[in-house]
Order: sequence, then C-alpha cells, then structure tokens
Amino acid sequence: MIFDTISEPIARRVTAGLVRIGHVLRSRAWKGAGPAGVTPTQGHALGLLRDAPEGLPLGIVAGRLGVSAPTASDAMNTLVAKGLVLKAPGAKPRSISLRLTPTGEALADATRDWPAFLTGAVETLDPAEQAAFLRMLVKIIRAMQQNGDIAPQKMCVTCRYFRPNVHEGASAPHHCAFVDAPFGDRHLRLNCPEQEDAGEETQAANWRRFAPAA
Amino acid sequence: MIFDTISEPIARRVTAGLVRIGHVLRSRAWKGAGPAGVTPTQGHALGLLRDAPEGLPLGIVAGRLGVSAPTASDAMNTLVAKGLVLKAPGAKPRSISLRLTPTGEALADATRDWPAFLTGAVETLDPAEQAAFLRMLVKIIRAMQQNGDIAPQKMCVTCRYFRPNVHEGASAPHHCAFVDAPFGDRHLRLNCPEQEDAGEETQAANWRRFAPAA
DNA sequence: TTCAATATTTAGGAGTCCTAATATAGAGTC
DNA sequence: GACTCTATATTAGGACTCCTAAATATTGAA
Repeated sequence: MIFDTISEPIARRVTAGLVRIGHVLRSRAWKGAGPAGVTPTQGHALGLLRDAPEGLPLGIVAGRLGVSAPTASDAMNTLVAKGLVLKAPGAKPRSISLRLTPTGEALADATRDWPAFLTGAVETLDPAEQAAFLRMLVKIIRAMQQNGDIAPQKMCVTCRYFRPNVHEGASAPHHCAFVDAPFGDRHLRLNCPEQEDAGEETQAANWRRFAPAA
Repeated sequence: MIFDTISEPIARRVTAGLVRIGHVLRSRAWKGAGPAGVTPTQGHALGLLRDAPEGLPLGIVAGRLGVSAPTASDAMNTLVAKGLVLKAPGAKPRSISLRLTPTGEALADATRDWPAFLTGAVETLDPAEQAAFLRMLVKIIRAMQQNGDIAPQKMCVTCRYFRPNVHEGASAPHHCAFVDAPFGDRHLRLNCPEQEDAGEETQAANWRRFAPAA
C-alpha cells in the first residue's frame, strides 16, 4: 500500500487538523472583540467564572487560563473596568475572590454556545459519529491530563461516581452513581459540576473497563 | 433516559472539548516563545511558508493566518528581523514575495511535529479509532469550509483526483488519480501539495459517495 | 491625465503575553 | 517584639498580537 509509506503518520495529520481548528477558533474569537465585546482571554475567563459562582482566586484563574499571574491580573482588571467582574477579598491572606457581576453573568450565558459555527459543523455528523467522536475526544483529553499537559478536567472518566460498562446494551452501558442513572458515550461530560476525582486505582480499573486495550 | 434531557447537547460538548484543546495549544505555543523561539503567530506563518517554497504575498499570508494585513505585516517584519524570512518583490505590482531563509526552513522543519504532546495523546487511540477520528475531522472541517468559516483547505475530499469508494474492501476503498493508487480513510489528507479543487458538481457527487446521508 | 483598483505600510491604541522585581499578610521562630 | 519564611497579588517594562483608519505606491483603464 503505497500511501502507508508516503503519508505523514496519521496521528500527525490528526494533530494538524486539531491545530487548524484551534487557529480558526482564536481568529474568530478576536472578530467578536470590538468595542462592546470581549477579547479571547477575557471570554475564556468569563466562562471559568460562570462555572464557579463561589468565586475564584487569581492564581487559579491564571492556571486555568494557562497564562502567568501578571497576564491574568491584567485581564481581570480590564474585566473589572468593563463592569463584568467583581473583586472581593478572598479567604486566604492577601488573596482575592473573582466573581461575575450580573452583567458579566448575562454576557457569559449569552456566549455559552460559542462558537456556534463549530457546533453547526459537528452537527453535520450523524448521532452515532458524534458519540464516537466525543468518546475519542475524551480519550485524547484524558491522555493529556495523565501526562500533565492539560489542567485536570471534571470528566466522567475520572469521577468517583463513574461506573463504566455495567449495563447491558449499547445505548447506555455506563452508570452515574451521583444521579443513579444509566448513560452512554453520547452523554460523557468534560465539565460536570458534580465531578469528584476517584482514587488512582479506581480510575485505572474504570479505564480498563471503559476502554479495554486493543 | 434521564441524561438525554439533562445534558448539554452533544455537539456543544464536542465543541467545548475542541475549544479546550485550542486553548491548551495556544498556551503551549507561547511557552516555546522565549528569546530564541518564535511566537504562536510567527510559528504559524513559518508553517505556511514552508509549504509554499515559491513564496507568498502578504495578503495571502494574512488571510491564511486569519488576521488583518497590518498584523501580518508586523509579524513578517519581526521574522525578517530575526533572519527567518526574506522579502522579495512579488509578481504583481507593489506586491512582495515572502519565503523562508535557510535558517527559517530549518526551524520550520524542526517544528513540523508540533505539538508532539498532542500527537502522543492521539496515538493512545487504536489505529481504527485514529482513522475514524480523522475521517470525522475531515467532515467537520469540510462543513466549515462550505460555510465559509475556514479558508479553503487542500483536502482529498474536495480534490479533482479523489475517487471515493471505488475499490472493494474496507482497507483502501478510495483512489487517488494523481498517484494512481488506492487509499483508505486513514490516509486522508488535509494539506496535500498536489490537491486541486474539483468542480462543484463533482465535489457534491464525490461527497455523496464518500459520506452517504444517514 | 485622471481615476479606480490593488497591495502594502504607517499610525495609534487596546490587549496578550512574558520575566523580574515589589508589596503585603499571616505563620513560625527566637 | 522583631525576623524571616511563604503564599498571593501587583507593578514595571518590553515584545508581540490584534484591530481600524489613513497613507502610499503602482498599474491599467477611462
């Protein structure tokens, strides 16, 4: 098979595709910046704060944004100046607690489905493909998390309430012990508010059951 | 099925996953910036120029980077100052032709596999999954291209040499009329130097044959 | 000759990013 | 009480990214 020898390895081509999508996303995020809008980093921060109504200290925000503390401080001050974020004293000495103002909350909710054009493109896949794609995305993100290449995510597959492949049938083989209900690959979450990491051994055992080695 | 009603729609969760990967990529690209290195936009431009040994005018570079002409002009001047890019007069009036210097070429080649950690994560999928993932990625990117959300890509599925599903067997059902050889989903390219767009009707017919509606 | 179209650059300003240095509050030590 | 250590955030300064609007230069057409 000639193409097996002349092709760039498939994993690299997949990576290139993901990188390309990343570029488009970044470029699009800037288009929405305008005078009224919010820049990419600011938008990202708004999303983080929406999921943390109890407030977050600056250091955590910086870590999740993947930028240095000064960069995060700058961005937060801009958001405060725009009236989208509030700074309050935090629990620890010298720490602050960042929260959304009502305006900020409204803006964060309005952009919850960002970017719609990518969601639209994903919807051109049929439902079974979407489920398979999500499952593989989960695998990729978990692999990065295990290598410390990405901050820990609140994913089903690392959750103490996760029970993979315990039900018959392909539609909903897994079980969520938090809501005590069965679910399938298409329901896998990357950002579950209820998620709590399981112990290391449980995680490993669950993973073997979820994704048996080929 | 309770999760069908309480879950965020699957396409949105997929989008969120892709967005997250995009964030990591951006953040990582900056870590490699340092005094010796190159910033994310500059690195992206280097990659574009590597694939265009004949040189590119500024406007095209700006379009492919997804930034305005002034931004691209700035970045190119910085690369020229760093000795990685050469500016020569272009074919059209007042136009310039941007190429890599030998140093630039060496750097671009050294980072061809960027980012390796993502390639590593993709490799944790088994080969069949990688092929399926690539195929879906192609679908998603094509959908974006059709909507004008992403600059045209040099993809197999829009190429005049593409003959989808003309061979028996699952391993290599497609045919590339340029090299006159069969190939499979795992060989699909997003960035083929030989690619030339097929006519609209051919593309549509090929697509129906490649991805029959569910 | 003048005008329009094209391609790039300049100007100016906000935002993103970094590293290094600088507060500042509290905890532990003498 | 003063000394120091640690954790957290900010300031300072510089390079780069990003935009819009305006300026510049060149060719080809009216």
